[in-house]
Amino acid sequence: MSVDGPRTSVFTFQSAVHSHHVLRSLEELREKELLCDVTVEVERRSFRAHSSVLASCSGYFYTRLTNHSQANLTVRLPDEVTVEGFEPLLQFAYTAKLHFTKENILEIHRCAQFLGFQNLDKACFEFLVPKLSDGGGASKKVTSKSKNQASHDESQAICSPNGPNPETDEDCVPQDASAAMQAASVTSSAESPKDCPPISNDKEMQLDLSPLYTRSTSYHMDDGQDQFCLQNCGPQLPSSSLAAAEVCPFLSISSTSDNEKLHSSAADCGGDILAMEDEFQKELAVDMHCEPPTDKDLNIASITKGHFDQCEGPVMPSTDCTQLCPLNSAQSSGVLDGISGTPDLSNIGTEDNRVFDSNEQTFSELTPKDCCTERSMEEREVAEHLAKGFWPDLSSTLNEQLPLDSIDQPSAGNGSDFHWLKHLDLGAAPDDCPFLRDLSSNNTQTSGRDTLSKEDTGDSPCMSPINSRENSECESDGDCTQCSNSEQVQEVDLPFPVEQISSMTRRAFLQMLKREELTPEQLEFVQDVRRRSKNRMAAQRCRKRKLDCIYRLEGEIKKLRSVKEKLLQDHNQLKLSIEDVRQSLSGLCQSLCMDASPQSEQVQAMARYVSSDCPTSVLLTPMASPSLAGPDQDTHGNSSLDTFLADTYPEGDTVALRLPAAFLQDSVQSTVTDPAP
DNA sequence: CCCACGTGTCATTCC
DNA sequence: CCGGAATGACACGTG
Repeated sequence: MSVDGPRTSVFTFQSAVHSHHVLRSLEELREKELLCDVTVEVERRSFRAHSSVLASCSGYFYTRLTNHSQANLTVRLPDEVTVEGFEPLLQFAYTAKLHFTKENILEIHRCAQFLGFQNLDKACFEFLVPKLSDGGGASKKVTSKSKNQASHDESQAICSPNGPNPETDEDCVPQDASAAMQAASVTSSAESPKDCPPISNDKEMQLDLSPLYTRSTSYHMDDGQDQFCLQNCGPQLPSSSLAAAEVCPFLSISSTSDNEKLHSSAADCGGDILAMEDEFQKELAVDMHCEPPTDKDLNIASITKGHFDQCEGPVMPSTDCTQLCPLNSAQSSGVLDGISGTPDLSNIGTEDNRVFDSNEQTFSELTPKDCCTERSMEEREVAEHLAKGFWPDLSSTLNEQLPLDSIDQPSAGNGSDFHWLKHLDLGAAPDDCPFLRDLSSNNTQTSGRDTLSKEDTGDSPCMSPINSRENSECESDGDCTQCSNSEQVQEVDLPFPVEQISSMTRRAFLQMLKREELTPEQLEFVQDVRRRSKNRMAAQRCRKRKLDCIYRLEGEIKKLRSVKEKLLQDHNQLKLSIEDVRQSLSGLCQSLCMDASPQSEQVQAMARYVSSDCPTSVLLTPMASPSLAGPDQDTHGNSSLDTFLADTYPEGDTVALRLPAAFLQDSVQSTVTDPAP
């Protein structure tokens, strides 16, 4: 980009799937032993792998492999590393998924520490080892530290040669082997007794650190679906700036017994998110390249990617949920993209896909007993950790800002977590989006009166303040309906938030009317507001349906056009074939005419017919035209076609002519009527 | 000024 | 019969 030239806008497209794809491809290559340049020997077993992958994941391998330039290096691991511990780690290196059982978790932990495996310790072992081993001396020391502190340390982490630093940035050089050894030595003293009480059957659990490990901007599922959520509210989130649960609704729907706790965090950062929206939109709208990153860039990056504040440009949502959930801001879109990927959450939290196995499942349907009744406490905790582990700071914020009313209302909890969704355009078709469904009704029930001023988006809580004319016009148009509405609200002085009116169920609405003993003016106003609001949303749905219908019909038209195209092509093809046949037949007849006596009127007639446009034809062979081979011909002494054919093509020759049927009739007639020359 | 488009509202119909 | 949803028609603001 020229400095002197006119300022040009630089946009950044960041693939949400690229990193995951690369990792998956590497795994495939490893499975096929393609491009593998290193053999790792563990306990007499050999594992083929890519040195770059190993080096990038493990400080031990980094040191061992970067110091050698020879191809096809063989690395023999010391006895401290076992196959039991190494194999899952190797798998993790290529898949970001760690498969473990309570039996092998300690071994994996030990090997991971020895090898200086990054991205696992804090996110995984600190919690899992003590949980699964019931001893966990090693981790106790660390976990005794407050989560906030730990998080702070992580966020302050710098490249240090002194030890494994799982959360270090990519620019950092992995710790050296001595550090790995040091880590291993620490671990050895920390090994937990294996006689821990059984917590469950040998269920294998899976920790998926894809978003963390690959540092992609997007968590990518195996089925190709993108998820934004995990990095939006991933473990890297600084606790001070953002409460993860606010961005990630899944925390709020945790199917654990801590469900209520999680709600508390929802209130923490809504303001942050919403306040940043404008900036974010501006950022995405145009302009601003990313070099060097501004504070704002970093700020945004911290929202979207956690505190790894590498400037990679504004993160564009990579998936398209907008059809289902039309949004008004790119950020919302991104967030919602994350929501769209919910099915994968089930992978994270538990093997039991019941937690969230369908987009169709609404949050309100999720209750702790839905999914956790058959688990031991430890299992549940582990599952929770796997789900919450991506947001380690969350727990520290729990119970701190939980509004009492949100606890008191069991159903309200679901809604209270989603007031950030108010910035989405729900109007288009709330029913189309499983995540928005049912939100409107719950949402405003929990929003207190104090939220009225801030979140007054008109009488419909589902209306986007961006799209809502009622809101957007208020600033410029004093006569707008919203303003008069607001004035009316002030006039009638309702004892409850006006946005509740439309979101309530009818029963609740009537009960409220009963309870509040409104004046006739208030009553009229409230009913009017409710009616208009409902109708507004209905109109929006109706229009959305119309549009959908139009799109569908357009698609069908396209399809039919292509079918028509194909039929036309076939038609032309057939036409050409017919022409070919006609020409060949014509040539054949001409040759017949040459050979036959010029008196043969049948042949001439045949030639006439061949050259004419007669679509009908019959098969005629010298031996198979009994109608022509009657005694009449012989009686008249005429050279009938049959005789002609028989003469022209002696026995043995196979001649099959496709001649016009009319020709045959004509030929017979002429044979009968015409006098012999 | 005109026009297309988006949106809110009203009236009506349907379920 | 009532309420809610759906929808056509209209009005209005905006670019």
